[in-house]
Amino acid sequence: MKIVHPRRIVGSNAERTRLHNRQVVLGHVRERQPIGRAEIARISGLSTQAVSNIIAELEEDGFIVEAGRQSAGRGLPVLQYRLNGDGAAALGIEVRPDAMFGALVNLAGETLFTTREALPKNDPKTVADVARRIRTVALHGRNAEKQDILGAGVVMPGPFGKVGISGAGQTALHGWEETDPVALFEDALDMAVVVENDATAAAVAERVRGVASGLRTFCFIYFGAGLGLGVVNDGEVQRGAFGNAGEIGHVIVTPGGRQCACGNKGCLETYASRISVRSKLACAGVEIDSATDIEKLYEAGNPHLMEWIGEAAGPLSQAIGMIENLFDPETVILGGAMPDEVLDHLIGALHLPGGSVAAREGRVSPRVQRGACGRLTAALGGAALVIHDTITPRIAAKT
Amino acid sequence: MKIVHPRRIVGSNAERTRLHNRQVVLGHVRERQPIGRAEIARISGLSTQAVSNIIAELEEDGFIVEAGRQSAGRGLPVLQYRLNGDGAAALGIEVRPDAMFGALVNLAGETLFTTREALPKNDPKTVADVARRIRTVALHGRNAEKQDILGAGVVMPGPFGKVGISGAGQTALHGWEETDPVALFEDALDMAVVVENDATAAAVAERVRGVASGLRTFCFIYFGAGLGLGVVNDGEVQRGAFGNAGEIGHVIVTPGGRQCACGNKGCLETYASRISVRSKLACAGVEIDSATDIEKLYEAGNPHLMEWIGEAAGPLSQAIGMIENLFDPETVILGGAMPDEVLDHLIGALHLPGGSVAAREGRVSPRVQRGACGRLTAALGGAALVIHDTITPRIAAKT
DNA sequence: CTTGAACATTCAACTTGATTGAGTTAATCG
DNA sequence: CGATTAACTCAATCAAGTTGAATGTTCAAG
Repeated sequence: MKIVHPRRIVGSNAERTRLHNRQVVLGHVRERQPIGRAEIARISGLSTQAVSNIIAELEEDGFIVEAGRQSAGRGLPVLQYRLNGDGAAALGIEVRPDAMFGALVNLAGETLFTTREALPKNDPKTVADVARRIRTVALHGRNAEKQDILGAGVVMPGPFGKVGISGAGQTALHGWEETDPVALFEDALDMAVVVENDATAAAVAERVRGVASGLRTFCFIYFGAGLGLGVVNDGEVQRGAFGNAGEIGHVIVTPGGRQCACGNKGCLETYASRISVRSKLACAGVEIDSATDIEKLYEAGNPHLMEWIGEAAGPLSQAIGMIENLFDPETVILGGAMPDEVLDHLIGALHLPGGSVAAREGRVSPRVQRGACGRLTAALGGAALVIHDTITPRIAAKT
Repeated sequence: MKIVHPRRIVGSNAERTRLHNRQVVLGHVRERQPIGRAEIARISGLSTQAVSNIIAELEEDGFIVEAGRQSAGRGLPVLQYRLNGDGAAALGIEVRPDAMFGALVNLAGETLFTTREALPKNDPKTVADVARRIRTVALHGRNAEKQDILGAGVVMPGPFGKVGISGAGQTALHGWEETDPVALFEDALDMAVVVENDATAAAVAERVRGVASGLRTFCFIYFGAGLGLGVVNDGEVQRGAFGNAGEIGHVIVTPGGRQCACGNKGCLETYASRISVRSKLACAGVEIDSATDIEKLYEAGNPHLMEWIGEAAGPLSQAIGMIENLFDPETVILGGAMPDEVLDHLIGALHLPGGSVAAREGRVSPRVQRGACGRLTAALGGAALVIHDTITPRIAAKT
């Protein structure tokens, strides 16, 4: 499977400028809605007239709607606008080795529909077929004329390409070595497609709708099959040179520690991940299959699970300290396929290092918090990626 | 000391578009020189005419010069252009607790001049005075009319702001809590100023002139007073939310390991940094003061220094594995205030983890390499930052 | 109650800069 | 040597942002 994000540096022209400005205006509406033309003009540096033209265009396209007049002191009361949730939607698809999830999310970040389809095999053809089915089901009953589906965000487990840790086995998809997933899904779904790993998608989901709403720089630790890190830096998703950034699960936290499937010892994943819970409980004779199983065990106060939390907290604290020192984020979010209660307990059990650039005076966001998007984050995140892309301006780069 | 990089998302217009396109063209000239209009048009997506106009403008401003005709197959031979090294220059200033360094670098990345000034005190006023002196000396004899100084890049030791590890003492500057360094230096130097930490500046220096020349995503481990990490992601410098990203020295590599001045135990800095060499040698009764001292000891085959290398290699390997997994860079560069021979030896002693996304097939850059800019990297890097800024297009963001 | 300052919005003329299409020039190929 | 190919220029066109005057609305002072 090869995913390439080669950004060619391209020039701009009037048309691209307009596209950029459209996204700027839309972004400001999203962030400070309801809001009027004049204020957008002030914060965007555009003239009122330009904003006015763009507003008219956005309204015509159904992306925004009027939100009444608001008199603030003297002068003509502001004619405000807000996002039109129903104006457009994006499809999110998550591919796991044994199942696929679909989600439809509207411009406002509201979830309109979710679904789950079992995956008998996970070769490209089967996955494409199921993706097509998800598309059909998710868009059923929508007016096809309206053309209001912005695209699809497909979430697949990394790492991409042939790398040192791909042999892990259970998390990987087979038969994808030579497939370009973007082309595959664009063909199957007949719409624009972005492909991203689960952690990144989850991070973006939190930005579009969850606890990272107003933040431009933050990190998301994602409990998937392994453990991933999604990084948003200055509003920009961070992928690395080959699309494999954020493989935090295989960062070594205790040299010479527990043996990991990747061949190294002391990987974070052997302490804090679903793999590690599973093996911890397996030792105690308890088999688990899903996050729901974990939830039940937690509610029952299972001592082995509690012990796992205790053992995971140390390495995780250390990893969070590392993240803070390396990325200097506004906050670190924990989420993914792990029950909220367990995440909360885990966060409570952390003892974050004092010696960190994050131990600063006057923080506004907490150093660590739980994500708000729940367990379906990844599929929602796929859709959120698309929403995010239509709202975040980018001129300099082109695929 | 407060450094803020709050990027307001702003709109674009014809003028800003032109600025962007200018930088795009200049960037392509730099990267593929000598090069003709038509090819720039192809790779930039601009029309030949637009490129032509911009080329004319750049030539008039002295940024580029003709580089002869090159006949390639049929058709009119290409009229090529290349960067005019002498067309413009940037001032780089590095502030260390006890001294300041100055460097003048031209557009082509060539070093025109370097200087060192002792720093009796390091309060803002003294530093500003010395900066002014450096400016005078560095620009002495230049035609002031020409206005070809693009600005200054000032490199200061991080972390910025009041954070958990600022108390380290010896590396910090005093009396800067309430100072805005950008304003201070802009006032003192009477030109545009960017402020950055040493590791980031060094990374950019390698991109403008050294081993990271063609790379868009890489990391630079910088041996300064402590240990810093400079990250360039997709051509963009990474600062974090508060300008303190890259504090790799205080990442914990061995929980419960050596006591660090920051209060934590097992920080990377206690194994691999000048602080750690110094304390290693101090235990053996050898006092060192500069990188030159280390160089002499290395040439003499000092056993304690060799032992230090052996002890540093492990934690450093682990940290590099971590960097690879988190940032997925094209390469990791080692450099800073450490003799080349020692860095080479250290790199040779590394045993990089196999389980890393960087252990990929078909690599082009080595996983780890030594920087090419030598020990003055930081001051050069300051200037490089300015050069980099004039060449790298950015519309979406504004300070 | 009137007047004017403050502010949002619109209209129409203007400006900037990119694109387009028709030449012009200079190589190579047959 | 003529046909072809490619780089480059010129002049007209076009898209989109800016500017400044005009038009509403509201609040506050006289």
